[in-house]
This record gives sequence, C-alpha cells and structure tokens, in this order.
Amino acid sequence: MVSMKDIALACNVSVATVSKALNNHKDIGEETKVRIRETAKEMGYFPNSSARALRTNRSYNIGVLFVDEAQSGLTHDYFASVLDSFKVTVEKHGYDLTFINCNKDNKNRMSYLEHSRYRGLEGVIIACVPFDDPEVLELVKSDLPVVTIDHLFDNRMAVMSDNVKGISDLLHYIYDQGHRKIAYIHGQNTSVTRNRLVSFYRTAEELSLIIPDEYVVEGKYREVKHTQLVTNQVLDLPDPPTCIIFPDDLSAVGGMNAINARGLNIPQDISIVGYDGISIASRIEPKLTTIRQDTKSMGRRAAEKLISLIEKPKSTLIEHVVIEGKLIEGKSVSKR
Amino acid sequence: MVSMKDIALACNVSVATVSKALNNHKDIGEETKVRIRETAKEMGYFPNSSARALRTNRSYNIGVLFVDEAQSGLTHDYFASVLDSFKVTVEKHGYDLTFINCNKDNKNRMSYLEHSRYRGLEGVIIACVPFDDPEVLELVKSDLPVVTIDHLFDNRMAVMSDNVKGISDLLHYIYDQGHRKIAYIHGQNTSVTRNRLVSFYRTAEELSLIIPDEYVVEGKYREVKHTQLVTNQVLDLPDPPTCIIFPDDLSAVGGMNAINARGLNIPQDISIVGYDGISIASRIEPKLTTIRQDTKSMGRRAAEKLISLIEKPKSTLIEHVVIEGKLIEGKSVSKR
DNA sequence: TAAAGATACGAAAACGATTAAGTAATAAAA
DNA sequence: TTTTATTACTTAATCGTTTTCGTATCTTTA
Repeated sequence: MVSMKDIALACNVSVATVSKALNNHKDIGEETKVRIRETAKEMGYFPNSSARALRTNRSYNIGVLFVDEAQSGLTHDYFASVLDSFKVTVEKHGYDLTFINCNKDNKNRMSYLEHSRYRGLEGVIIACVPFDDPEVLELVKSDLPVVTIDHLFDNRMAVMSDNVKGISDLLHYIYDQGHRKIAYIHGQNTSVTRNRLVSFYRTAEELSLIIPDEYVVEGKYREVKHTQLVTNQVLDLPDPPTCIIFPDDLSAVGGMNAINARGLNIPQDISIVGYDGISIASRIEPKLTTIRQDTKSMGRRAAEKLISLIEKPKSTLIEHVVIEGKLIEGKSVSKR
Repeated sequence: MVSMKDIALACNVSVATVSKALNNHKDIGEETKVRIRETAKEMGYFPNSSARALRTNRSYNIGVLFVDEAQSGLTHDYFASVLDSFKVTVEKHGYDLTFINCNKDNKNRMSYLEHSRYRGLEGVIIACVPFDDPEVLELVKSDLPVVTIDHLFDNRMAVMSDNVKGISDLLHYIYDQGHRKIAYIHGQNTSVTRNRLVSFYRTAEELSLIIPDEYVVEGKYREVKHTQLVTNQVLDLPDPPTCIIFPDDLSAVGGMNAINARGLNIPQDISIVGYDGISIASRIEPKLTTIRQDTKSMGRRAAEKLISLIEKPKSTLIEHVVIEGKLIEGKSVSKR
C-alpha cells in the first residue's frame, strides 16, 4: 500500500505537505498541490481510513441495527427497502454502512453500544428491532446520534410512516366503496399497531361506523398460517364483515388463501386490503388494495437527519419526521 | 473514551502490559492479568478498532458487494437471504460487514477495489452484480480474498446453487406427473441461465422429450409485466405446452396472472413451476411447485470459505462449492 | 532601511494500539 | 558460588494521518 510517506519521498516534500496538499489547505503553493496530487494519482494512493479515523476521531461510518426473526431485517421487504434508500443517501455524503453485530449467542460479544464505540460509528439507524430490548435502550440513551424507524423515543430523532393517515385513508376508501361491516385484523402490540388502532377507531367514529368488538382481532405481521386461522374466525362470525383489513400485504395473502379455500371470491363475496405496498401486492390476482409506504423517502430522510445530527449536532432540531404513504387501488375491494 | 493508557495509569503498569494482559500473552503474571482485566471492565474499556487495524493491518471487516436495480441487492429476496446467513456466520467469527459503496454517480468515488483498500477490508463477498463490470473484474483480479455467489471466475472461490440438478429435478418431476409438452421461459443470458438451459436440454434428452424451439423463450428474472407478455406468446402457439417453467417465483406469479386472465385454471388447464422457493411461493394459491435454493447453507459456506481464505490463504483450497436445492411440491402441477 | 506581514513549507507530537527487544529480579543448574 | 534460565515486566518504535507551531524567504509598509 502506498502511503503519504511514499508520495512525500517522490515529490521531495514532507509528509505534512502531502497531507495538506491532498486536503487542499491554503498554505500550500498551487503548483506544489498539483504536483502532489498528480503523483498521488499516478502512484495509486488512497488514504487509510483507520489512520485517519484514529487521528481525527471521525470514521465516516454509520451503524445499522436491524434484527428480526432471521437475525437481521434483511429479508423483511419493507425494512430492506428503507435501508436501501438510506444506504444510497449516506453513501452520497461519503459515509459507509456497517452492520452492528446482533448475534446474541456469541461468546465475548459486545452490546450494541459497545460495538458501535469499538468501530467508532458516528451514528446508528435502528429499525425492525424489539424496542424494549435493554441493549437497544442503552444505545438510545447514549450520546451517539441515533435515528429510529417507526418508533418514537423521547428526545430522539425518528422517521415514521404515517400510520394514522394510512389507516384513515384506507378506511375512508373502503367506506366510500359502500362497505359498512369492516373488520380489522391488526398486528401484535407495538407502537405502530397502537397508532393504527387508534386511527382505526377514530376514523370509524368520524364515519359513524359501528365496529363490533369481534371485528377487531389480533393477528401477526407477516404470518400466513396464523392469519388464515384468524381470518376463518372472523368469517365464522354470525354476522361476518364484508371487508377485512389485514396487518400487512403478506398476511393478506394468507387471508386470501383462507377465503379462497372456503370457496368465496375476492372481491365479489368479500373484500380485503393489505398494508405496506410491497411488490407482491401488485403481483397477485386480484391486485391488492393497500397503502404503499414511501420507503424511499423514509430512508432518505432518515439518512439526512442522521448526518445532520452528526455534522451539526447543535443546530439540528430533534424531530419526528412523518412520511405519508399512498393508497394503491387494486381490485380487492368491491363496490357495494 | 477510555483507552489502555487510562487502565495502565489506574493499574500502575505500562500500556504494553495492559495490551498483553488483555490479549492474554503468556509473559504477564496471572494476578496482574486479572487485575488489569477487572479494571478494564470496570472502566468500561473497549478497544479502538482503528488503532488496532492501523497497527496490525487487520480490520476484521468484510465487504459486501450487492448491486441490483435498486442500487443494492437488499430487496432481492433470494440474495438478501444468502447475505443474512453470511452475516450471521462471519459475525460468529468476529468479523463485521461493511457495504462497498456502489453509488456509481458519486463524484470523487472510488472503485470497488479502492474502496475496499481504503476501509482495509479483508475479504469481499460478491453477489447479485453484473459480473462483466470492469470494476468487478478489477476486484476479482486483485489479491483480495473474494467469494462470488452464483458466478464462476477462474481460480476464485465461488458458492453456487446447483442449477443443473435443480432444473433436472424439476423437469423429472413434471415428466413424472405425465407432462410431455413442457415450455421453459428462461431468464436473461447469465451464467446461471446458461447452466439451467444446458441442464434443461440434457434432461429433456434423457427423458426423450421433444422440445420445440418455440417452447424455449427468453423472459426476464423477477419481471411481472414482461413475463405476462411472454406467457401469452407461449399460450398462443398452435400447439401450446401443458406446463411452463418460469425463471423464478416472482415471474411465475406474473405468469399466473396472465393465465388467470385468459380464464384458464392452474393446474387443471395448465401447470406451472417457479424457481427459488422464496416465501411468496408457499403463500399464493395454488401453492407454487418450485426449487427452494438453500440460501442458508450458501451464506454459511461462503462465509466459512472466505474466512478460511483470509486466515490461512496457503492451505485453503480454491474450489467451487455447489449447494443443492430442494424440490418443493406445491399444487401448481397437475397429474395427467 | 528596518520592521511587519504574507507565503510556503517542515518538524514533531499525537491518536490508540501492538510487539520486538531489553532489563531487572528471582529461580534453577553448574 | 557463579552462571544460566525463567519470569514479569518496561521501553520505544511503529502503523498512516492530521495539525499545531515554527521558521525561512519574500514582499510591503513606514
């Protein structure tokens, strides 16, 4: 590896001069700068990030904390898409992305915070984790810049999908199609779910809809089997709904199967909607009516906010960015 | 941040002693070691990876090169799953994962190799990229340990899904169900596709199947729209097939839609199969018959091989690891 | 013409760790 | 008892940068 020393030698200047030339300091003569830069390029020089980080205490490295049942949130369409957009944006600003080790069964492992310090990470994006995990809390309480996705912590930057508007839009749409008996199979008890539920009931009230308790049941996100069970349970009611809201697109597909298995047709016999707007929604038949979350904006905004927090901590306002989704009209809701 | 200096001061020893104690060198007294370790823990010490990397030239950091239409391969189910398993395994061995910046439109950007050197990456996993990209070739030709997924380079470690056996199993299965008129909508011209095609024709010959040229057409991986087009083209043939093999599960869903739109039923009127075995395959109705690629093994083996290459370059055999997939029998192929 | 300022560079310390080489002090061998 | 090993440390150099503080040379200004 060619270092500044080599360039200094080749150019007959000191290492300090090389450093300053490459960093465009103003106390180096113009022709010297040019000469040094050219030699650097010729010799194939690239800085050593470790040395630089050691000296400047800046790693230009951002941590990613994604955990799900499969250890990382990578196979989770929605979060993978947010991460993707996040990655593109931080890279534009010269940062790299490193995974925070979340392999809890390792010997000698560090906590998330310890790991972040070890790698000199300048900030962390947290998504798709159990937010009550003590290690997550340790991270959130630290002085490290942090942005969370779809979860609110006091005094911490967060980027949220607008679940309130999402559910409201969905319910309004279903109502406008003429439905009055609407069930909601919601996900497990998380802040996202709670927000959606609140919005669901509030919107129902606005619309003067009567929602029997049996119409609102807990399902599981992204679980086909369990969703089929719950769907059947709802359909077995003496007075079944004419439309079901599922926790997400994937479980909606599960619901679809349960419905088809009963010989019912979507949307003639029963209407359904999903949530997320992942690719599968538009690929199945009938196309699923759903809320497409704006993962691209979410990732970008999260990145911008985090970088701002890193680079100008004083002047950056801690806020909760809420990103609206968009209703995607498929063919899964009938007009009544 | 507390450094070795602080611990040395607190323990009344030199920094060197601290370092050796923490790294368990044998020339430090047992009680001194214990004392130092305890103080380190109490003071909340964690090593500084930059300093260590600078000095030892070992970063314990591995690069990930994943590119797809959405900039990274993250939203690609199959590859995300491989990466996930890869990540778990490298973390078990104390390595971290950093993305290689693949934002081609950045000013001042480095090539993949330059970026790897800059970050001191010790090895790279390459997947889901255009393998004829000059930058990829530069990386592959370098002295950096590299493992590729689903692509072969001379003298380079590769982990491949067994596409030959996969297609063969699939064709045998379809044949055993009584089908004789089998079409193959294959993906774009890549090495994976070529392998599958060779296997398709060879197996057809084994089975004495006659495959008219019109039955083998180029589709696109993971493209719903285009697949629908091609599917219709095949179904419009004067003598249409009774079963269609699609390039992957996602495009199979596209094909399904085209078939349904014609008023045909799967599998009564026409049978179909996919490839990949991603989650959607088992969630749609009818369940898709497909080849589930063993992404978990692929990721794990890729990690083990790469680490072996890093830690004992001399004794590590460069080889092409081939991982078998498994036929998943759904309900999308009828018995004739 | 002397003092002050500007310009262009260099010397050296520092970041936090690792490690080869050296050195006391003690134990074992001659 | 002297020599040699062994043990348990320390010293100091080093990795590749950045940055503060000098300093020599040249240009202005009084």
